[in-house]
Amino acid sequence: MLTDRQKNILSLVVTEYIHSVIPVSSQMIAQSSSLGVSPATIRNELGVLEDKGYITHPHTSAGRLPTDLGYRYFVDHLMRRGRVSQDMAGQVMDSFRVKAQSIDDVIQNSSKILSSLTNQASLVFYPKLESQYFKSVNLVPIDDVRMLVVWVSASGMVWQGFLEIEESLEAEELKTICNFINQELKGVLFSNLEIELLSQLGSRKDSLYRLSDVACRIVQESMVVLQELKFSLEGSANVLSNPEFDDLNKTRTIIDFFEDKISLLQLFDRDITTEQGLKVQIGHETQLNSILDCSLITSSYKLKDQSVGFLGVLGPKRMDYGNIISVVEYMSDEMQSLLKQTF
Amino acid sequence: MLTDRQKNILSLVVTEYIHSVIPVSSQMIAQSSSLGVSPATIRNELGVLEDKGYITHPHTSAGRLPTDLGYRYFVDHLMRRGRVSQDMAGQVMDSFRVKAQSIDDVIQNSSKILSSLTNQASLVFYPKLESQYFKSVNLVPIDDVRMLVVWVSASGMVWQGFLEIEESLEAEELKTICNFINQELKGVLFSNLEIELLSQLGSRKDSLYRLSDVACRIVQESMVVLQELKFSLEGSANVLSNPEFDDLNKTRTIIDFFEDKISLLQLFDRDITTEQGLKVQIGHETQLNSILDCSLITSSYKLKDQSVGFLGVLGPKRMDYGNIISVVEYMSDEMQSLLKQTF
DNA sequence: TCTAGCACTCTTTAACTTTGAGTGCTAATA
DNA sequence: TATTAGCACTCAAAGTTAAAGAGTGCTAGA
Repeated sequence: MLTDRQKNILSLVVTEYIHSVIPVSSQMIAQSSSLGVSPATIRNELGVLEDKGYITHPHTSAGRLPTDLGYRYFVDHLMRRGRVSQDMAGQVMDSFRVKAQSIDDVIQNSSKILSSLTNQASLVFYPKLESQYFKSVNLVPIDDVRMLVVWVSASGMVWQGFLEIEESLEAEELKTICNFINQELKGVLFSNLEIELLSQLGSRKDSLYRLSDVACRIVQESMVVLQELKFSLEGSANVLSNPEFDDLNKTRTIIDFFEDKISLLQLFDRDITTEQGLKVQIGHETQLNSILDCSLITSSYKLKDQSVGFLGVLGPKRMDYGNIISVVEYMSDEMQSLLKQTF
Repeated sequence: MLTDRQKNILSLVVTEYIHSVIPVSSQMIAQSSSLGVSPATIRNELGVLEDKGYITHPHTSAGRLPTDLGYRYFVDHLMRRGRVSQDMAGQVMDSFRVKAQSIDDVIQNSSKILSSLTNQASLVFYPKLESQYFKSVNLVPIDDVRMLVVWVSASGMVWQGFLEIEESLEAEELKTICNFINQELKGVLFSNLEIELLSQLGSRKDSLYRLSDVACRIVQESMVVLQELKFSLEGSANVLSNPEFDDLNKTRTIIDFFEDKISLLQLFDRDITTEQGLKVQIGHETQLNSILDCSLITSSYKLKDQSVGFLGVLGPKRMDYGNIISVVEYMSDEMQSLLKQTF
């Protein structure tokens, strides 16, 4: 347990360090606090905080800075939430005013605005197909060997992919398949589409006999192609302008990280996708060594009361948690209502 | 005019500097050349080359390195073309073996392999719609307010975009419009599509009267959306691993450059798009201050004897021109034949 | 025309010194 | 018992100086 004074001092160490990037000295704290005690007393308290693992020293004659645990305590117990300013809200409004036709517009726009509001890198994931309900499909023949398959969900979102056409397949037959799927599978969860189709076909191996295989293949292959997680990354250069990346090696490590889609996906691949709402991961908590100096703030966004996607901000550990958390929550709300009114 | 010996020496300065990144001394040249003259003689020649602007000095007691003019002379007159190794050709084969369904697959694959073969950043532009011939269009209704418009070119490439549907429009009418465009405009250049449509409609304001406006709008708005230049950038981190970017400011400048789509487009926005075949731009020749230390090697690629797109490699001025030029040409050929056999 | 020789320039590297910010401990104080 | 003044001690950062060495440019002679 920490005393009130210790909490006060820890809070000051975190906020001062976030602000100045210089390890915070006992004198600094004595001056900028209203504790009314001398630097010597504060040094004693700092010693306690250090013993408990909340702060550390770069070297003997330097001030203190927070450890990951210190940041964590700050975020959980000490931090004050920021408020989204009129100005910020206005910027979001402006960027959303442009009429969005496709989900790409919404995602990319959100990602850009999120990175510009926070001055950090932003990641916005596309909605998951699995959690959507099937509304209709369209099989558009492109030429002799390819068709474009267009899936539409009940909430109005669209996924497309190219698929091969078997030689023997007539345009008429394609239409039959299309109609069949549209009639029989309406309202089914995309993640159940294949099973549902199989059971439907099992019960009636009549006129559709020849086509049932094709229908299955179309559903199956579509799901494989369309299920890969897509996201939009914006503002990765923002992260580099932070003083903790004044070192070339660190800069390169993080650039390589941003270029590597696989590690980016790892960020969101864990429990985060099952959780709802806001989550803060500090330093080592992301479990990725290449971004030990960074923190990640994420939130899920919903469509029709179902969590369908995620967005987040990646920046240095030394980030303004109070404000950025508010912005992430705000953006997730705004995206939700934009999706709601658009789709 | 340069004497043979001067050409020899210039060539050595360029290749040695490209190889070692250390300014080249007279002694170095005397040793690694078969000129059979002393360093002093070489110093005299170096003096001449410097007077003519081909090489320069960082400071009095340093060796020589090429100026932009020196690199230019080297590329134009001295360089020996590399040959694409068996191994490289094999890598390209392997990466193209995966069946490409859409143009995205081809472009992104090419971009990745180009950057990995050259160890530089690669840019591959999507084919230009304008230079393609119209084959068919499909209007796929998504919901009450949107449709997906799918354009197919004679060579089998596909462009798609979302468009609003006017309230009053019936699904039947949409089909009519679709059929009309498909029948009347087959074989027309996409860049002439609008004019051609207008002239067709002008001559027969009969049954289509109500729909002609809609048809025009569909063509018009589609072209606006689909004509924006798209490209794939890969391997930008490769450029940063070069020793000329050991400096944080330079690193940041180039990262900002890579994040800024507008300046990337500028690279290709000039005469390059009208020219055919290979082009090398060295240092200031790109006319972009943020990449003064870089060179750009580009080539167009064709489809049905028409130049439809571009690809290129961006790396430090100090790059292996002979080999990289070969790789760029090779890739442009391979892309052409892949496009040919796929579409 | 070439080259040996040498003075001169300038960067690079290392070693050393100085400065000052900040701590940790102790002993005195409230 | 909690606080604090005082002081020795530590360590990074910045500045200073010296030495080394790589190369050049020029001159005079072959």
